[in-house]
Amino acid sequence: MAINFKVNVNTFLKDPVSTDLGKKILSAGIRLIDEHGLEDFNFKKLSQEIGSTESSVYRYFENKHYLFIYLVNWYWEWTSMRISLATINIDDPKVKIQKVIKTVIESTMANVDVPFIDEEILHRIVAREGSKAYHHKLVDKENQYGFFLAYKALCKKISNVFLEFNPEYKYPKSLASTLIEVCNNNIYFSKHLPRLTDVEFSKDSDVKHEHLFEMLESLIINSLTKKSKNNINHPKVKLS
Amino acid sequence: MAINFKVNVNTFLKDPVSTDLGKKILSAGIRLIDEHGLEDFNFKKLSQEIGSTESSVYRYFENKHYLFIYLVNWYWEWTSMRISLATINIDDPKVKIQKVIKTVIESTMANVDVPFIDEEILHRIVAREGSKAYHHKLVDKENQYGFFLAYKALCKKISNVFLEFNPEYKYPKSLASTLIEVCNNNIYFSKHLPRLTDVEFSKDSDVKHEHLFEMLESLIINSLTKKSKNNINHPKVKLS
DNA sequence: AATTAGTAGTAGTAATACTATCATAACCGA
DNA sequence: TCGGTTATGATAGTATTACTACTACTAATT
Repeated sequence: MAINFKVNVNTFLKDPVSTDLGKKILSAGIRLIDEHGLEDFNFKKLSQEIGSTESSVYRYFENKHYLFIYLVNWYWEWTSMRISLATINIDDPKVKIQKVIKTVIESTMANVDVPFIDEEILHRIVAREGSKAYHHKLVDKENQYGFFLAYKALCKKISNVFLEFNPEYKYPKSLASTLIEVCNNNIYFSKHLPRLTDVEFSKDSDVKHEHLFEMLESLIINSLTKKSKNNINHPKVKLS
Repeated sequence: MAINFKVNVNTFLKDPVSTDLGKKILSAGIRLIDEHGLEDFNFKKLSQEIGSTESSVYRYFENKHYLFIYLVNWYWEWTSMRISLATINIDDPKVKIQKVIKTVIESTMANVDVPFIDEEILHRIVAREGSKAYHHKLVDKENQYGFFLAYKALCKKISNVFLEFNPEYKYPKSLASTLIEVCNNNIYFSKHLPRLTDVEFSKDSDVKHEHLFEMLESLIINSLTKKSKNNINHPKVKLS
């Protein structure tokens, strides 16, 4: 199955999916950002890698930040689609939540092939530096361009699943963004800053994310579950 | 009361607290990073702002990333100290957790004056782009230099408070880093990407963080609270 | 008064992040 | 087959950034 997202048109000058060079820019861009990190990646390296020129690359993306936004948007759209596929025909809200968590953790989609996007590498990039897409000074301007619509839609979709489990819950969107961010952080921490997490990084892909799933599931389900009488009777404290 | 942290000596070439110029670098650095954002901030702007030269600034910090690391470390140390002060002499573990949450949300410390650090601006910078301190390709090298020891110590301190509430809880460190990151994210989202959160940004400082506190409290306390029988009997599902 | 250690300032370089212009090859309908 | 458009490539140039090397000064020490 071939899929084609409509990534926000404001992110590119010329649709990279429409040409061979454009697809090369995407696939080599992913590889090089993974290899060098976003700060050390530039269009010179990219154009050399694909045997082209800087000016040709600039015809597709205004600068590397826009290319990065494009890729992160692609990831958000792709994750959103995978959640839809994973939760379709499932009725039990708890199972639905488990499927969502599993989808956010993993980076595979059965029967789908996008030859110019390596989803596993892209997921690693997003876990490492995806938050740079919006953690900067120009966020308000880029928000007006719609650069974060895909992220918002993804959060909306997840928060709706949460509300199916508990329609009374007051913070579904915060919990949705929390799920995504905490998931990515713990994947990253487990590999690079293990003292900031309890979930272990394992190369054995069968048990790789077992702890992470358990941790996220308890975080989400417990938050959504109404407190029992035992818990709400803790003493109330005046703060400050 | 004057305080003086020992920020990791590997972050600077010459201790900025030891001279007037160094203190100017810190205070103007905070102001300019807030104003321009980290990407658009540089040592030329900084040196002009304080009426000095680039080369003088370079004598204190190897580059702007190291200055940034210094400032974020300062924030972590400062938050750690505030947590200690806020939880001292408090026995009820739940109240302790509430104090921790409140401390992480806010950026004030009574009776303490560090004239060259504007803590409110620094907190805003950390909420906006603090995670850039470790979300990059050189994280492993910088981790060896001890750049993130203060963050790890902060997480350790918070996770110990969590364990007082529930010594059985399996993911205290993950929950601690989650608290910090989710707090900062929601402060930032409420102002810039409100669709990613349910907590509202308010200029009225009395109610400013009421929702955020409530959200974080429910997230933490519910995670730490052992599930009642009702909840653990949900059907178990085989995932993929 | 001479020596020296430490710090500020000047100048310069290499790399980055673009922009502009022109050439050329493919492709496309008339 | 012609003329026009599109896609890419080649070359050059600029402004800014991120430094580095060197010089000049100051202040304490002998």
